[in-house]
Formats: sequence, C-alpha cells, structure tokens
Amino acid sequence: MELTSAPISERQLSASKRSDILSGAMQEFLANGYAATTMDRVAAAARVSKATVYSHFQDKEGLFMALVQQLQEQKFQAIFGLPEGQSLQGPPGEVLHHLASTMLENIIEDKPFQAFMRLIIGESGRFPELARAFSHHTPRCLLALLKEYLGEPSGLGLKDPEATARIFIGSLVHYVIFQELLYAKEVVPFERDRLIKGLVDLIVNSST
Amino acid sequence: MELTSAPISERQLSASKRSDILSGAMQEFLANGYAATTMDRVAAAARVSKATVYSHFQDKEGLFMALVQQLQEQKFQAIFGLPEGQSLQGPPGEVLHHLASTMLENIIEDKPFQAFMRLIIGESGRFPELARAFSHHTPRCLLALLKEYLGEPSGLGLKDPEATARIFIGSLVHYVIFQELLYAKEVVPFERDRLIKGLVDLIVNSST
DNA sequence: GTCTATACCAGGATAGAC
DNA sequence: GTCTATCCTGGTATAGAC
Repeated sequence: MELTSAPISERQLSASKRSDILSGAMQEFLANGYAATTMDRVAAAARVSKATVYSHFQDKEGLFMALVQQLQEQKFQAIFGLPEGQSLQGPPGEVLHHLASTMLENIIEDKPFQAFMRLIIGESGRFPELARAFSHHTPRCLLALLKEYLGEPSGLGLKDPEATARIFIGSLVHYVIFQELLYAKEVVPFERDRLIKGLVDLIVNSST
Repeated sequence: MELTSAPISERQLSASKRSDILSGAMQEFLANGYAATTMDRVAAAARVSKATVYSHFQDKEGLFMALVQQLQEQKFQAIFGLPEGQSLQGPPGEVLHHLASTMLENIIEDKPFQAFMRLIIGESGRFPELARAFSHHTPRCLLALLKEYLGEPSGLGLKDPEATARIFIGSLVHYVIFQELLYAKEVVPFERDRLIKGLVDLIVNSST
C-alpha cells in the first residue's frame, strides 16, 4: 500500500545517510579515540551536517555504541571467519599451526582492527557494557571452538582443554598487543613463526 | 655556597608541589584517560591553581608524559619487584607456579595498575613513544629473567626458552586483560589457578 | 530529514599582581 | 612560584527554514 511507494525513498535516503555517518564515525573514533573525537569531524567525514548526525543518533555516546556494535560483527567475521569451521580435519599439529598462522596474519594485517582493539581496551573503563558485549561476542566463540577441538578424545586428548585453549589464544593475542599495538616489534623483535612453532610444540608434546 | 641556603626552601616547596600535581594528574588521567582529563580538574585534584601546573609542566602533553614515566617505574617495582630476583631456586614446577601466582595476584589486586594498562594501550596510537618506552622498560626485564631461567641446562632445558617465556607471560597478561579489563570474568569466568596449573603443566611436561 | 546558524558551556593556556 | 582573572577557541546540542 502507500507504505511501499513514497516512504521508501525517504527510508533509503535515511539508511544510506546512516551508514555514511557510521563510516565517518568509524574513521574518526578509530583514529582519535572517544573523547578526542568531535561531532563536527564526524559530520565532516560523513559529508553530512551536524544536525543530520543528531537526527540519526541521540548523542555522541549513542553513536559510539552503535558504531562499536557494528564493528564487532564486521570484524569478527573478517578476522575469525574461518571458512565454515574448517578447523576439524587434519593432524593436530598442522591444524593448530594453520589456525594460529591465520589469526595472526589476519589481525596484524588489519590496522583498523588494531585501532578497534585499542579503543575497546582503552575505553573499557568508561564503557564497561561495550567491553562485556565484546567479551561475550568475539572471543567466546573462538574459545568454544578451540576448546571443543582440543577436547576430542580422537585428537590430543588433553587434561584441561579449556585451559589449553586459553593459553593458545592468550599467547597469540598478547603477541599482537605487545608487538604491534605497543610497538615492541621495534624494541624486542620476535618472529611470528617462532612463537607459533613454540606454542604448537608445547601443546602437542605435552599430550604424548 | 648560596645555592644551599635560600633556594632550598623554594626548591623544596616547588618539589612538593610538583609531586602534588603528579598525584592529581595520576588520579585524573587514570580515571578519565588523556583527552577527557582537563587541566582544571588536575589542578583541583592537586589543590593547586592551574597556573601553577603550567609553571611546572610545559603543557598537558608534557604533564602526561612525565606522569607515565613516573608510573612506569613505580608500578614496575610494585608488580614485578620480586624480592631480589629470587626466582632461581627450587624445582621448576614450583618456581613457575609461584611466579605466575604472584604476578596475577599483584596485578589483579592493583586496580590503578589496570587503569594504567588501559591508558598505555588506549593511547599507544597517539603516544607511540610512551608505548615504546613501556615495552622497553617493564616487560623486557621480566622476559629476560624468565628466558634465562628457562634456558638453564640444569633446569628444564627447553628447545626455545624465549618462545616459552613469551607464551608464559602472554597467557598471564592476556588473562588479566581479558578477564579483568574487559570484564570477561563476568561473562566467561575461569579460575585463576586452573590457568596457572595448565600453563605450568604444559611447560614442564613438554620437556620430559 | 536535512541544512544553516547559533546558544551555551568548558577547555587550554596566559597576563599581571603578590 | 603562586594565585586570580581572563582570552580565545572549539565542543555539544538545538532552533528554524526548506
């Protein structure tokens, strides 16, 4: 009925503006953090007027929350979206090596995701809900996947698969935070593959 | 000569003000981050006028740098200041367990240090020099200590002590970042001792 | 829904008295 | 060196025309 003809152009216009604004917000928040980002610059980056921003989002905080939630879903797919949970076939050592390699490669290559990590950790004190949402969403899935794989009796049959999964993920994530986000790669360099090799050996050898 | 009598009162006054300002700055920067902290609030927290702050520090950035450098040294001693590098005696499993336990306990108890971690990571994009200084200072020492211990032929005699040291530290630091800073303890709880046990077992078993 | 223009407030930094 | 008072800029948010 009338709901389809006239309002559509408005709604599509609105939706495209909304996504423009989110793009601009992403650019600014990831580059400057929450407090240092101004609504003027967001509006400018989105090529929209400031009033338009405020017509789509209640205030700066609302825009920030919406952005982070969007990024969470996008980035999770991009980074951990291994093609269809393929991590189940093959010998344990190779599977783990491949998984670690892919994770590190994807994250280290993706500078916006690193900015996102900085933002989530940096603002976690002032936006605890965002941090909780992130914890619930992104790493919980990876943890569950890995925990299940490590616990299979047909595979390594470890004593405490969840502890091992946390050590695996923790070592890799910390490597990124330390070497990349905190520039330790310039201060105490360490080859990516050496960490992965050491980690996989540790896990595989401990089960024999 | 004259340098000792008259100027001393001025200098002591000045020095105590300076430390007052740094205290106030610590309170504000750790609570609000860099951008959201105002010089007014720093001055108020230090119970000093704003002009006094500017007489001791060139600008906001200079104050922030000075603060972070001070915190770095303080916190490093408080957290990793194991009594006199005592981590060399005893059976490997116990030494590692004790070290991990002490580290986690100290960091998890110390909320200001967690705020400091948030700050360093969150601002590492905008203050790379601080991040580099931090990497050079704090974790490098711990890494060197642990690497040496793990490499001793009389002990575990691991293939790649540095990789193992990084896995050890990385697992623990990531545990803090994830469980505490990002509130995963409320979302995906996991007992501290279980991680430590799993980690130590992994390392000890792999060498046999 | 979108823009232009503006109200209103607060921040960083300084000048000048003591 | 320290304070009070102030300048200027730039922030968030909104009012009113289209």
